[in-house]
Amino acid sequence: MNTLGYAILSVFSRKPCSGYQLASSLEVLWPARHSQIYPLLTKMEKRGLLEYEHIEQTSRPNKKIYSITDKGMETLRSWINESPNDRIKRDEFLIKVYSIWLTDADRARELIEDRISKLKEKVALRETKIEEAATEEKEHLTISSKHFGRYALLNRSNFLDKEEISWCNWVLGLFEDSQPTQ
Amino acid sequence: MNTLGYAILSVFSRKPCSGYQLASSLEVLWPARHSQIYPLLTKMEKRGLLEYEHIEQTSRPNKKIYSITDKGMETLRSWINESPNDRIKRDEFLIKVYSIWLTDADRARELIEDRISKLKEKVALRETKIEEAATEEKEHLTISSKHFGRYALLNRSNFLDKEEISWCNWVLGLFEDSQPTQ
DNA sequence: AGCTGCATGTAACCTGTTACATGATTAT
DNA sequence: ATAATCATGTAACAGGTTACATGCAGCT
Repeated sequence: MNTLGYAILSVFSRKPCSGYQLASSLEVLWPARHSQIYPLLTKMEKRGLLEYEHIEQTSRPNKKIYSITDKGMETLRSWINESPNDRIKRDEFLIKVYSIWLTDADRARELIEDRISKLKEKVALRETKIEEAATEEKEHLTISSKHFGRYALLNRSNFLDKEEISWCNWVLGLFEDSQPTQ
Repeated sequence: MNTLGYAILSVFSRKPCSGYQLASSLEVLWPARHSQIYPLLTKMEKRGLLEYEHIEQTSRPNKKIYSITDKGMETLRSWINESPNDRIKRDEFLIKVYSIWLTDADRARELIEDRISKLKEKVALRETKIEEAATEEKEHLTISSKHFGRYALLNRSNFLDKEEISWCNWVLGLFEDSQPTQ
């Protein structure tokens, strides 16, 4: 099985839901399009890692509610105990920073400032989610809580995005050093 | 053209080199295997973005030294001025953190501590590279220098990896809070 | 009237990884 | 001896994106 499969198991280990809802839970974990998710769900169900219940709806399209099986749970548990593969990062922004010497100072500043504003947006969105999590369930702070992982990861993203904002400002500072203020 | 193509152009805009050397320069920018690089170099050469010189060697295999053409340079310049696409991050570690509630406290601590040691290794390696860059060319600090981008990116990676270490320690702190010391 | 959310699926395509292929030199 | 470095290429496969396909409910 591929990593997406384990990400799916880890979502269903917390609660059963539809493929559609699954997709949004996966966003922070291992982003995937529905065209990748649905065929994999079928495959995993056939392998006995998942099972589903058909829900007929009138006001909305029918759906399948998937839940994890004992076999799926075992598979997930043993995977967690293996050491994780290296992370994959691909960011066009880095290539543009690398090539920043080819542009003028204005474009350089714009590139960094746009990055800062995008990061600030993301941080603000997560900040509200973190607050919600902190008020809704107060026992999220213990490792054995289902909610601990999501809480930790939301914080991680904000730690890192805030730090990238710091780096952006550090770069802007270097610009000013190279280009004495007119 | 795809993003790898622009990453390639951005390396060749700094200096001509072989496909083999290119691969190592790409690692920090947009990692790719040689099996992806060589066919793309051929394609880009045919499109007039690159040109190469055949170098015959006796002690080593023959090689092609690629350099960027004027057309390649123009293509790169206009691409830099477009706003970058969203970053892609995929990290198995995150899925394991998300599922940490399924394991015992020892495994949880191990997962985080292993992450810390891997990050520390990476940071240490980059630290020497940053020092080298800082001593070798002192004018790297200006935006218009070819070396500015690499210097900025090396620092960025260390800013972020150090911050992730901080987050790891923050998580370890939460573990102690949930599990009163035996 | 048109957009967003819910809901699932397939097909074509592009991107990226692993494996196959070869071979000399230099360092451990 | 054996591994690493230099050096280039192809083939098969797995992973991921974009586009095609359908359709109702509720909001603006």
